Amino acid sequence: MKPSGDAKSAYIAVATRRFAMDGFHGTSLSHLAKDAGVSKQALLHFFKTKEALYAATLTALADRMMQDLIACRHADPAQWLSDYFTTLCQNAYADPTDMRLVVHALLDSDQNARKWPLRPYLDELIRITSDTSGERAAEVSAQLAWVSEMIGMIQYHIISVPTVSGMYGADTATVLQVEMVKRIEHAVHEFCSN
Amino acid sequence: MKPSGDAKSAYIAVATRRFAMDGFHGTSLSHLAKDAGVSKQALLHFFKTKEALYAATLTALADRMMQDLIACRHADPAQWLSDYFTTLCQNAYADPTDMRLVVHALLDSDQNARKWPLRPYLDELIRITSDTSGERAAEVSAQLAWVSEMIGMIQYHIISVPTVSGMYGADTATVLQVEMVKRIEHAVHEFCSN
DNA sequence: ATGCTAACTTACCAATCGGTAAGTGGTCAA
DNA sequence: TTGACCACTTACCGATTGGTAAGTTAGCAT
Repeated sequence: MKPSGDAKSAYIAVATRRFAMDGFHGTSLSHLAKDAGVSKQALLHFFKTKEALYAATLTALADRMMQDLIACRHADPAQWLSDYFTTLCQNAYADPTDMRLVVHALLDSDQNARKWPLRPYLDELIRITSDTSGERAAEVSAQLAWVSEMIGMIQYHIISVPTVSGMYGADTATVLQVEMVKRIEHAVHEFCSN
Repeated sequence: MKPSGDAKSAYIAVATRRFAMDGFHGTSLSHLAKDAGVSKQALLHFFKTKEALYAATLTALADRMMQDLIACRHADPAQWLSDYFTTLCQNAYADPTDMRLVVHALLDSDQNARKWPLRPYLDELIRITSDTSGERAAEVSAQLAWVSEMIGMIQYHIISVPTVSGMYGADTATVLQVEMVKRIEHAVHEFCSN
């Protein structure tokens, strides 16, 4: 028999893709079950409700993002941030799933209320960011503003790719992508050098 | 009898609010009908399908955004852009509905395919933007990148307000809001002054 | 061998979904 | 007065939704 955690995380992986594509309301348990190749009660065996599965999906997402952030650890916080946002940007283009899921979660924030699984990730990003500022203790909101601006730039651009591609063609979308990567790296560099 | 267009646009207004809040899949015709105080067949009388109503909602949104852009018209394109983004930002905070609807539309872009009602609005923004660059004919994608970055900043920040407020409290969210307005105005000013 | 549990399955459920069919009541031109 | 039309209603439809109940099957400790 398969080890217990295996199937469960496989279901979360399937759910992640679907929820990221179609959102919570656009995804049904039957579709998820069909994707996973099991009956929908297999899902309900591990996750009592659709909401619980969604919550587990978001928790897994938060873990993944935190892990990716830690993986870029560097003694110099500026270098750390630079590395992280660069790789985040690349990963996001290679697979937009996670970024889409975050944006969907933001739009649904009234529903999945009071969990905020991404908060530790944000806190860590803010901590690293304040380390770049030297000893002056800037307000948290200033760091938060910059962090929010950076991940917002990446996430928003990722979710707009299909639309831009549809409006102006795939060629323009590709050129835009290159342009955005430059802008993101420029923003990181500019922030870290003052 | 009520003038024909009146009820129709009232329904669009109701649909705009709902679709902006809960997205296409999260909104049902029954809910819309209850909000509007009529039976759901009243909606289907004007809009043959739910998708048609959604499309009408997006078209109305596009008209509104274009109108707001034109309302800020100014001989100096830099001033025009500055005025526009400032008022857009203020309006978005006062009522996040339209910004949320745009983001939902971006995430749904596979569904409402091949319509792109916001394209004229984007084209106009790009045109104004290239006017600020003087005679040098920069590539469209460079202007598009900047425009996308600006409206992305505003829209992303708007949809993240509930989450930030839930994570860090309403006070922090308010401070962040002030910070973001400053950043947006700074970005406009910096762009226009080179 | 036996009993326990984990990981499923089939069968079923009320509620709700988007949408159709067939009117109803009021307005207005002829 | 009539008849067409418009805005809208009640009644209904099959399909799908999230979820429950009751097995079934396999592995594993005793």
